[in-house]
Amino acid sequence: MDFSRSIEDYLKSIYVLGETGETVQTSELAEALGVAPASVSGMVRRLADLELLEHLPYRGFALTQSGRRAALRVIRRHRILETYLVTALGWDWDSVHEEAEHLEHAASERLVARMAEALGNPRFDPHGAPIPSVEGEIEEQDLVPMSDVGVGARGEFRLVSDEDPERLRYIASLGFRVGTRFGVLDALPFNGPFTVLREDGGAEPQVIGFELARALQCLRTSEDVV
Amino acid sequence: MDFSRSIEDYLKSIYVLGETGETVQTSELAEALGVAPASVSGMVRRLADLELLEHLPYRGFALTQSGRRAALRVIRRHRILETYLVTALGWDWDSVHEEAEHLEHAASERLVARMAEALGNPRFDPHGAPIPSVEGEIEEQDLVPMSDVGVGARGEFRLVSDEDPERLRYIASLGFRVGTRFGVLDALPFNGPFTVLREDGGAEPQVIGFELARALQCLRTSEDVV
DNA sequence: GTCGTATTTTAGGCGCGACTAATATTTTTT
DNA sequence: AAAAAATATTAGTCGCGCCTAAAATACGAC
Repeated sequence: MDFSRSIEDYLKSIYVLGETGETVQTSELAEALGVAPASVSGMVRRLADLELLEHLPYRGFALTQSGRRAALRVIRRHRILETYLVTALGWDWDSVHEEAEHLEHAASERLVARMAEALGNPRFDPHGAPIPSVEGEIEEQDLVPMSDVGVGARGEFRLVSDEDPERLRYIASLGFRVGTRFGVLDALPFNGPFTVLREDGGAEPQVIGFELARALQCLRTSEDVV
Repeated sequence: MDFSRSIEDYLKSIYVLGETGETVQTSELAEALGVAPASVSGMVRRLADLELLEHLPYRGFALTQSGRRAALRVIRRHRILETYLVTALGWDWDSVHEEAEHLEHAASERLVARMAEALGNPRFDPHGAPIPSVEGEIEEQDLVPMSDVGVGARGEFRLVSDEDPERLRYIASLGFRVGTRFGVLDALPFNGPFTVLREDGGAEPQVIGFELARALQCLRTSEDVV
């Protein structure tokens, strides 16, 4: 029930990659983990032996129930640690990922439980990602990229990947945080930028590039023209 | 400047063992770390290559200046983490050692600095051990075991090893904590038990076995008969 | 369907950090 | 001072988790 740091990293990555799409490919996992594809093949074999995933050679692999549970435990630790760092220690949301990446392998379930309790058992981490329950349940959110909200519609920014500190700093500098509501005023063609208006008080319209808009996961709150 | 988990554990143990006595012996380090003596020989060679210690084959070894600095950084992390767990998260003093043992290798200097700041830069951990400064300075305390305080003298309990949770629980159950003052009323011969009287309010005299009294490091505050 | 390319797996190797067994050195006993 | 015992080191092995190079398989173009 207690796995090495490497195994935990593999499980976590496989889980995340597995969310979109049926099976995970050797090369995409290698890319995500920054290791050679051959290394992934080796580890996948070991994880299959541990019955943490099922592997169809040359076709991809997917976590078993037990692998998924293990992955969610790591993800729970990671997200609670991030939340704790931000909420209890005043860390900025852009720098907690790397620290949590290390701590998640060292922090006991007990410590994490204590931190969660101190935080009032939060359901989302600072980047809006849902925190799996101790029982391994994770809330699914029905989100769309800001780029898909549609001109004239309104939305609420709810989630962004925690992995790019620079991007997180930029988002914060725009005045966006998890929960920020906005309306989409305009979108230029050929993947051009969006013009949006935040609804949190006297803000000017803002321009957000296509790439960034695609990274901002949002709740589509209405069709109404703003 | 960044060492493996194993190396950090070795450095820490060598530092602690080196405090009493000139050089450290292979077998005592093996015992402390729970590994075979041959493993220690191997690692000592590597640490000597890294110039973290000096080794006189068959005669023992001692940390270099650079080894000592590295060891103190690990010890600082450990002790601040322990203090944080107790003070900020309400952990009991008997259970923090093991958790800190893991976290000390994962927590960044930055996190530890932030925790220390949140705690008001404490000078001692929950077991009374001095916390090395960022610069690698550590306070030396002039302590004696309770067994050496002497009948009729008074003392203040200041330090105990964090390693035995059971012992720590027992000490706490006796009403002793770091800073508790007491007088020694009696000592029975042939390493017999001590009778002591706590001075923190209406306490009855208490009996403390020789082994335990030897583990409780105290400040000798006066010669006065109580 | 065959060929070329992309992807995946296997083979073989390496450093770390542990182990056991064998050897070397020091210390203690007599 | 020699023998015995204790302690330390070296030699050789192993698993983990990575690597590169080579072989196997799958897929897309024609």
